[in-house]
Amino acid sequence: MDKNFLKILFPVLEDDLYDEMVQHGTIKKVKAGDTILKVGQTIRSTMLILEGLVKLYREDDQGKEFFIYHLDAGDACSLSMVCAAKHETSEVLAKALTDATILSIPLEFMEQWMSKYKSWYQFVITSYRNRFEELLQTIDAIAFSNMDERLESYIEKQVSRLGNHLKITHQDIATDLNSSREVISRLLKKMEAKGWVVIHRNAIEWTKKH
Amino acid sequence: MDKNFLKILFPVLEDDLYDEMVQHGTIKKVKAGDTILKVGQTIRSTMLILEGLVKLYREDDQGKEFFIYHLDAGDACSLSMVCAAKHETSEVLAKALTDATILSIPLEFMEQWMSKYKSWYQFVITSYRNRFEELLQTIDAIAFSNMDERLESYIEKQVSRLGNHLKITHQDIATDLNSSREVISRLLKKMEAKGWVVIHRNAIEWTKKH
DNA sequence: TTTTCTTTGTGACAAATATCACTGTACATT
DNA sequence: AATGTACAGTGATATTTGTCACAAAGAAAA
Repeated sequence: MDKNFLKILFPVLEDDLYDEMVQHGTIKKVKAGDTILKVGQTIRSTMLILEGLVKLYREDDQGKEFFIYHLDAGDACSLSMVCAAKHETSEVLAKALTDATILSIPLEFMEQWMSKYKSWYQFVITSYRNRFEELLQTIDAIAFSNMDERLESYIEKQVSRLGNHLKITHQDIATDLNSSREVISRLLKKMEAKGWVVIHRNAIEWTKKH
Repeated sequence: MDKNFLKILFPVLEDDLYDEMVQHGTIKKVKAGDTILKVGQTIRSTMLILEGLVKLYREDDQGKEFFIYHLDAGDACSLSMVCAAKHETSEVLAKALTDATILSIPLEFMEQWMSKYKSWYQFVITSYRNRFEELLQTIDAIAFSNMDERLESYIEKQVSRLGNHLKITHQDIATDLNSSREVISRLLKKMEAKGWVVIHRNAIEWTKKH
């Protein structure tokens, strides 16, 4: 792993910290679709996303998966940080949406760096805040919005990361939003009528200007 | 403020840290019903709850308030910690449900103690994890459960903190759950028929055994 | 090319929840 | 005691979302 690569991805850290990251971190490569973290799995390291896009889900008792947020390159899995620090188990399910590279850092360094590097402390705190904010936005969506608005903001989230042309089926979307395919199909039809989207087979193209 | 009182409420901290808390913290007393933190308010200090019960809400653009979780005595407002560390504004609304005492700690100490006291680091991390977990449970409730189950778990949350006899109106509950009074009244009637609850005016009595 | 499978479209219907309109009832105030 | 007000009960109806059944359209496989 290259130190300069880390510097670009995580631009605010102290120089010595990059060296430690290179020295103590382990690279993990995962393929698109792979599960990175299962609910109930014990967490022994903190994960930083170096490449790719990861989706986090909450699972109910019947195994239904509810999408909560994305992690991009340069993001840390806050939950892995919180859990790691207490040797606890995961409360979420993480899946790689694209091929991804993950830097795994044993939990003892998490704690050590926290007092040693101010920049690490700042990074962790910022990371928490961002994730917390996203959770709150997820709550907003399901608490205050109807399915049409939720679908719209869902698509816009994907588009902002993957571009206008999304390779996704109606069923996929329905699963992420804990809805049903028919509902999503109908709502997409309405959006198509408004000119927001072009529906293809296995894909949609977002044409709405924000 | 008494050091021993802090020791009982926050049992795991280092001795010097209690002294610092006494020295640098400010006590704030608030009355039941008071707003402690508004959405958009800049956060300049970390808040620890010494006495009382605080409710956290998420607000939508029309000012509708959606209850997310409680803070009890001995809890820290994690959001105030995250926000404080970045001089940012609040994303939630906090209200005192009962008269409450709050220990307010200027943000510079938050950072300082983080590297100085391992116990503080642990406390903050645990605090985050607990709050994160509660947020996830809130998401579970609205994503996976119908109103009857949500109402039940809502009542049980209140009961666990305030006892079986809750002084609350149907409208209050409806507001917290972003539902309507009629729906709550009807569901409570059904629960009463099942012997889970006794409905009084301005109050309900939870009689369900768990 | 024919067959099969996956994805999408759509009408009909069911369920959950929200809204409206109105009634009754307990409590406080005068 | 009369009155006003907040709270609670309830039927009727609307809206949103979910479910079922089946058709149509593409893509893939035989």
